[in-house]
Amino acid sequence: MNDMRLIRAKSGTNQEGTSAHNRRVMIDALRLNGQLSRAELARATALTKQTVSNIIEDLERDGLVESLEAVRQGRGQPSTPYRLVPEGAFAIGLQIDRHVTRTIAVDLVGRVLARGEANLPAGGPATGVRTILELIEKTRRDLTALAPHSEDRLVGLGAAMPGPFGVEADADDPWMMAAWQNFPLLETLAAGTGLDVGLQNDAAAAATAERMVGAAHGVDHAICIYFGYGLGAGLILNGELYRGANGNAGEIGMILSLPRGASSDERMPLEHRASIASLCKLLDLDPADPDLYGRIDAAAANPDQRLLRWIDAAAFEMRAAVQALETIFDPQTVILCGGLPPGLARLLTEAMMPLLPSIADRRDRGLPRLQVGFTDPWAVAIGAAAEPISRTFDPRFSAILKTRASAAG
Amino acid sequence: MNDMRLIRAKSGTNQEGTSAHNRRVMIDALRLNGQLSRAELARATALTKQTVSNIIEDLERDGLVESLEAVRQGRGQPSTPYRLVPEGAFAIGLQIDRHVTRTIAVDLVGRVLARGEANLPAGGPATGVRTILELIEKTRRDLTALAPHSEDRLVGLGAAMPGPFGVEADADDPWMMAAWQNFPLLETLAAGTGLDVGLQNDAAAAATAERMVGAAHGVDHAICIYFGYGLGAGLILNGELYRGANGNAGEIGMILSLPRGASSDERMPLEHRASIASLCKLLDLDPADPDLYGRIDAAAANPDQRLLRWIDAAAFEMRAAVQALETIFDPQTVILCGGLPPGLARLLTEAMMPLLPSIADRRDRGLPRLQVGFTDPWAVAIGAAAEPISRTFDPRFSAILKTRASAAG
DNA sequence: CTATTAAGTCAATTGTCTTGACTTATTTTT
DNA sequence: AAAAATAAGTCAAGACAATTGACTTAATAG
Repeated sequence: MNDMRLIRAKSGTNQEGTSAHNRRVMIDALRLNGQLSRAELARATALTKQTVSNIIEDLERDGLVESLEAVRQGRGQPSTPYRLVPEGAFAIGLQIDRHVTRTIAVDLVGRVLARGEANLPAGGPATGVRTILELIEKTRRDLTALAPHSEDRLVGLGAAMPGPFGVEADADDPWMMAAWQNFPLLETLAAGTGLDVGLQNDAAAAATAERMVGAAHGVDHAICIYFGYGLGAGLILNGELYRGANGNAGEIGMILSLPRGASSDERMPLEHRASIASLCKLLDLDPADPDLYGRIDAAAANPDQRLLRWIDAAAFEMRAAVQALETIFDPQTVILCGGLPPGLARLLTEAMMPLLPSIADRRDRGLPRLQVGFTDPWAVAIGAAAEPISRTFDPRFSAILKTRASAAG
Repeated sequence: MNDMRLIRAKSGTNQEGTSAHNRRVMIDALRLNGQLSRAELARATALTKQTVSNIIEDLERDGLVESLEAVRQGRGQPSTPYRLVPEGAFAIGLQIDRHVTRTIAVDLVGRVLARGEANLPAGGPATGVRTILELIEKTRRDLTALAPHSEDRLVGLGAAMPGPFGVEADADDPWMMAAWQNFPLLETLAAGTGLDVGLQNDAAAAATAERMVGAAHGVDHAICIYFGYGLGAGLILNGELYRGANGNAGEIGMILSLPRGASSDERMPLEHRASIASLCKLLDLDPADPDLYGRIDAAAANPDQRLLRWIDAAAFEMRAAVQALETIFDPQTVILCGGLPPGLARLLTEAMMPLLPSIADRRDRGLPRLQVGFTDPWAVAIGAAAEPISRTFDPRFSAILKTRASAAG
């Protein structure tokens, strides 16, 4: 019982882990391919037909997959394709931003079924938590109205807010939401909702959304640059979101870089030029304006000199950032996404062309070096909602391993 | 058989995968802790005592672990600790560098048992492969002299050479070893040695060495900056080396960055200032000089103005690189390693202090933000040799999964 | 000397995937 | 029109690996 000295080790696994993994693999294969027959699943997963049959039977009984009409495809018995049942699972996503909070309900295939939005009072968590819990309640009621048994199939609540987490916060830094950083958010939400709660930063959430239903669908190595109020990156490595040692991986907005024309001692955080926040500052827009998105959209539709200068400065550094990320990660693609209007995203990416030369210049490329993903203020909330789905159903190493009972080592 | 359309999926697993993983976990636990009893192993891995007993019995029969004398540690039956048998497995490492090739033989615990070195003729692979195969042969004979049954326990050959791989090579670029890039190295080595061959770039190999027997031992999130003839980084993420989509992750020397004092349009690859190659250029040293290491060591012992200027310039950009890597990866530590003499490594790291502020400034840090690892021209060869050991014995996701039979989808 | 604690074993059990023969349904060949 | 070939999918027995709970062994504490 009482091991005084620290024992370090990874945990082992057992048949339960095997079975759980194979179920997840099956669901993943159906998600990626839309529909597959048992025989196709067996070939795709390297499992035997019999094993696939058993697992599919289980999943069907659990209401996660359903059969479609048999299809004749040549010689041999016609195959019966299976697909995911959208109503097989639901999750709630919560975005906490500086001035606003949003909720989303999604189903197993990532479709959005309900949304909610509210302004966040300036008081920080003390008053904000009440608003948030009410908004979640409302979204659950809306979801239940659409899908009566959704409450029984709710797999969790995913929260997303700007990072970084756990870092010495400068209380006056508007980039950090200092008050929220020191608040026991996970515990409060878990107690207030009765759900399993996960937390990611907003860039990670955006990447989760891209992976489930966006440009990174089925891509195992992708960097999602999240261009929002701040700047971040969601790292999809080996098909999983990478979180780093403290959940702060990808906070690229805090990289100290040199503005165009500055001298080499004047390094400043990248997001001071490349972010919606910097744009607001330049265009004298109020970040708390509920129609900020619309105003930026309008400005992008008919860009003035100030905006063009901002784009030039941001693109200059973003071009370097993309080159650096490609060089560091060797991804299949880089995706620009976030809460910026599509028009602005287009202007920005156009200004970033041509991209700087990098190891991403390969003859065998399958995907473009840079593409635009979700440009939608709801992207983070969608990704937040996708996180519990991913956590519950995606194949991942940690899902195979036994969990340590309690104390031990 | 003939699935025309592409089916994408991860593969499933079975009891074999379970068993393989648990064996690896056991070996990993012993490697990390030195020695553990069966009961301790059970607690550490979350497996049952009985399972641990069965696996340990297997491993003992296979000659991978051995028992030590029982120790009394209070009330209860004394426990019998087990440890890895160094002679349980061996591997050969091969470093191919621009002017020299090196071989290393290591055992299961990473001890170096034999070394070989040879100049690489200028002719590229056409003539170089013969030299290399002979050197490997010699090293295997040396190893057999020390450990008679080593040939039966050779788990593979690990090769390391400068990257990037598979990129459009500029034949004249001295940074790339263009001729070697287009040579079927893996196949040739496999055919010439009869061993399983793996390939990594030199920075990855250095990181593998740090992880098995160096500063990253037991650390799951570490960035190893490899300061060699070129500049690279080995990325240890979630306890595994990350390779990227094409095996080129971590080639940070190719990041375009701004030299101190340059104007913002003059971006140049980072390794043009921060690498042994750049130092050679500045100090008029011949990179092919067999005693390059000694000459640099001497220069660092008594630095002149030119060297100090080089250090200042390199440290200026390395400081930014460390800040950027910390911000991107959120690692537990950054390790500076490579084929540079310790004296130079000390000068360089001192010049990098104080580090730039980053999200790595946390109260709960367990490891220093920056530390110095191997500073040894043999580090890459050691890491190359460690790779087959790691591939064979370390717990990893891919080791659990079934391998696809052949074609399928 | 007895009770307690902990390490480790034994033998039966359970859960999961695998195997090989078999059934079903369709197309191709004769 | 019948037979052969092909492929999907099922059945029932088997193999494998971890688990369970009782048991043995060996030490210390009181």
